[in-house]
Amino acid sequence: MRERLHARGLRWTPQRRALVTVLSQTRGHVTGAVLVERCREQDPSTIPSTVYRTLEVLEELGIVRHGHGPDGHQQYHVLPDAEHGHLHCRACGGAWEISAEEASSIVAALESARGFTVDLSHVTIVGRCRDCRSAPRGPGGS
Amino acid sequence: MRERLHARGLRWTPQRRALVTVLSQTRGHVTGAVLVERCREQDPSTIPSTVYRTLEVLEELGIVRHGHGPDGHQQYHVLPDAEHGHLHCRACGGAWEISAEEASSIVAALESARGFTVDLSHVTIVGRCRDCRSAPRGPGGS
DNA sequence: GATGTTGCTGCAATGCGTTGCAATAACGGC
DNA sequence: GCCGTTATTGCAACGCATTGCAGCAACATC
Repeated sequence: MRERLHARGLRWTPQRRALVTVLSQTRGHVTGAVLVERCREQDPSTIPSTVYRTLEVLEELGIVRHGHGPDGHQQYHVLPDAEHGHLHCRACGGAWEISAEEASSIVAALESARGFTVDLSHVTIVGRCRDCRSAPRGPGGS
Repeated sequence: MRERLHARGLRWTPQRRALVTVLSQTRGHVTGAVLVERCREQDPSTIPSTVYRTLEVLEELGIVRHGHGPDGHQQYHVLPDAEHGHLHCRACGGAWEISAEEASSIVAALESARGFTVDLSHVTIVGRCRDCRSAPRGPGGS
């Protein structure tokens, strides 16, 4: 980790170490706010902007990926999970992952028709799941 | 418009009239902040929360739809445009629409495999367009 | 036109995330 | 171990969006 930073002329600081530690203990998806809070548990003097800036750096290194939840808030996940998209039910709040194969249909379509390369990790699709589809009317979406 | 509200027991107020007017002069996509600003041009005393709450109401009536841009900020568009998804290039900032046909592949896939109904209007896909794909490295995305 | 009901508005506070800037401290080199 | 360079940090302010609540005003009724 430290080497990866140095290789790019970047620095290994206590604040970055803290965030990397937090991330290593994290599974699945986390919002930016939660990461800030967890860092603060380790070091109460943690500053939000530092965390967000570090996340940016880590994303450039390919350590984390981010997208946006149904409410538009940041959602991070740590690699090397397989790359995947996100599916959210507006009604029950349920969340699922969309595998690369499952998404291959559009990804390939956009690729060949437009030459557009999709960042699957950043994709969030919102709608209604099987169980909520027939339900009267769920809580409004964000 | 007024009738649609009354039919649901809702009220037709000056503030709502202002927003509807602004929306009627709007084409394509607008962020929430821009709508607030345009309302303020009409009536400087406009309050943001009122605008956002009205947008919520209008969305329930099916007058507008919202999604989130690559940065997670609100993006509204007025119906009755055909329903469509959104495509953004992380590097050049370019934006395109994804037609229902173009998206039919996943929409249908998620529908049949999971019984999940996609809200296409809310979908935003981020990546790199043909022109930027080969480019060195664009401005980072949020 | 006056009155009651209750949906809306204004406002203030809060939350998430970003940005500019000066001070700080990693790092490489001696 | 000291020094200079410059990537990072801390901080404060800002922007977008949401929420709770008390007072206001649209609307239906009489």
